[in-house]
Amino acid sequence: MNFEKEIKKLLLKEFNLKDVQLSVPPNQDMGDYSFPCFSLSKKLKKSPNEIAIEFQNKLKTTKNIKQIKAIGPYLNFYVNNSLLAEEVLIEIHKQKKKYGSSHSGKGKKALIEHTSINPNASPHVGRARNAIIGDSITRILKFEDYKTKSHYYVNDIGKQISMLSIASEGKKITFENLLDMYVDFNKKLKDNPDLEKEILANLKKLEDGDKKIKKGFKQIVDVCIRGQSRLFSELGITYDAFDYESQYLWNNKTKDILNKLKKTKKLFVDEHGRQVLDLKGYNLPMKVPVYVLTRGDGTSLYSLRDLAYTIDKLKKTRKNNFVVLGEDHKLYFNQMKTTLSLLNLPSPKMIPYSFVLLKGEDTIGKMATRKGTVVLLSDLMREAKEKAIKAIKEKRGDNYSKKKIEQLSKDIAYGAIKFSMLKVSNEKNVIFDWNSALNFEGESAPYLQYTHARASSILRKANKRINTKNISFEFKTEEENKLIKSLKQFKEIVKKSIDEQKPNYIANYLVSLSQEFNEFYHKHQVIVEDAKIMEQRIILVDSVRQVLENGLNLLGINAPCEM
RNA sequence: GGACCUGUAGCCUAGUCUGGAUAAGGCGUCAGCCUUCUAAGCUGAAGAUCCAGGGUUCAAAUCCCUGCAGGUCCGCCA
Repeated sequence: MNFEKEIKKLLLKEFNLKDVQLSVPPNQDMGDYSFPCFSLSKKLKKSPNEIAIEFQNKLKTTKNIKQIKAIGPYLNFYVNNSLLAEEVLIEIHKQKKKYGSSHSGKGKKALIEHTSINPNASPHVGRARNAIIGDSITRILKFEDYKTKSHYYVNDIGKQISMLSIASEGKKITFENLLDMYVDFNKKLKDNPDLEKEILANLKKLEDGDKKIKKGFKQIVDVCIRGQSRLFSELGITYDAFDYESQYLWNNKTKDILNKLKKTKKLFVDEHGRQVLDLKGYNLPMKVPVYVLTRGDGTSLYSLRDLAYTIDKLKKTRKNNFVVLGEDHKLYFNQMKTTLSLLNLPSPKMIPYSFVLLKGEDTIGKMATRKGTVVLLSDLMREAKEKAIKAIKEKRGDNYSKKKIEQLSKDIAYGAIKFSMLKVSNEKNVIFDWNSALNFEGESAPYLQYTHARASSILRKANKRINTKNISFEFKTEEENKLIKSLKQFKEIVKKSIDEQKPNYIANYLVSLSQEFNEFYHKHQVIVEDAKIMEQRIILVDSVRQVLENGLNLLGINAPCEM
């Protein structure tokens, strides 16, 4: 049932208003919805307080709206709590793992590209933000019933690979030692500009089909992709497809695109011999509004290959096509969007996020693989897991088996890492700090997981089947009714979160739901003599547990039943 | 120089789209609560010129303008 609609109808009917905006009072004992009377003040030539009282006296309560009360200039409405409780709790009980889905993607396809880390080294924490946000959005899309495919674009032919192929000559290549090689080589490059020529020459050879170079590149990329996949799959992040950029070197798609762009009459060859698209008049904030597509020697640039790739992605899924990119790509993405529009094509939707910054001695800056100023994801994962194991042993002694500790420590550690990134909005910089990344208390994944485990524990102890037929939905306490109202909100939070591609809405919601549950837990006993009260509290606890599980899953975080 | 994002207690954040009632959490600090369903928890206290200045409005953290500070971009990189 829709209380808001009913209240609006009530107001519109009685007072002949065009439209009313309802708001929610700051706390529960002031009601569930309110109508601020300020706007009518001029028209009726009365004070808003007078209007509120007048309305209060005229309006009649209904089955759904139990009380209507003027509080100062506001007219406040109280809904029928037991009807609300019955509706919400039974819905959760029926839908279980699907509760919260609006099924808005039913019958639709979606495609999301995320992570797409350069295969040149073990990834740092900043890169992980992309993967974690992307994976969460993938999960939400699937939850909303979009037939979703996640793609990882492998930049396997860039300058960085060329650099590594030179740097690694005669050396053993492992996922772990690539970073050092890359950093060293970048230092050398600074002192020796001739190396730059060698790098480009290699790329030219590759594009001309040189087999030896091709093999060398592939070796490095394979090692990287294997290492990265292992790492991300350990985190519970997987991909439906790995798309290799190199395929756009040797197929004719890039040439086709250049031909098509020629027809727009905006393609020209500049003084360096590059093929460039003129983007004047599209309001792009650049000194020279162009999109450079090839090098002077005719080899393709990332921009051209990416264009071909994006068009391929659009062929698969024209709408609901997303790509998670760092904020540094914003302008670049607009260039591509404009170019696509010249070809009469739509653009994917960019999901931008800001960088994870690292505090230096007296500086603050983004992590740079090139400079080696990074915190590696693998190091963070290891530290977090060690901390989790220590905490489990401290708190639970020797109660858990080795196998269980292994699984639980991963759930907690990786959950904490993911949550620390998902709870802040995408566009906010995160300043990396070991303490808050490894935080297991307060607004953290372990807090939510603990709340879930606690609810699960009550249900285990109560050991009762839920039979919705006999339950009374007349909840007496403030804490219970507050929880029910929060449970009802979950669906709209999920919807908002996917509409705006912001997982942090869900993260923040779960924190406040957990806080409310823990308040309830400390104030009221669930397992009690009174069978009627116990039964209704059990379905409530089970509902909270279910919503926590569903919400955590959408963030890619496991919800253990015991911890 | 141009463009985008961010600025809220000592620290980290929510709220800003869609203006509304005492600005909401967490960390840290201080004081309490485990013989009762898991203390990774709960209760209480202290702590805020919502970056600054103008404007719009009955009403501004929220909308508009002007500054300031931090991040990002404007490449024969990806």
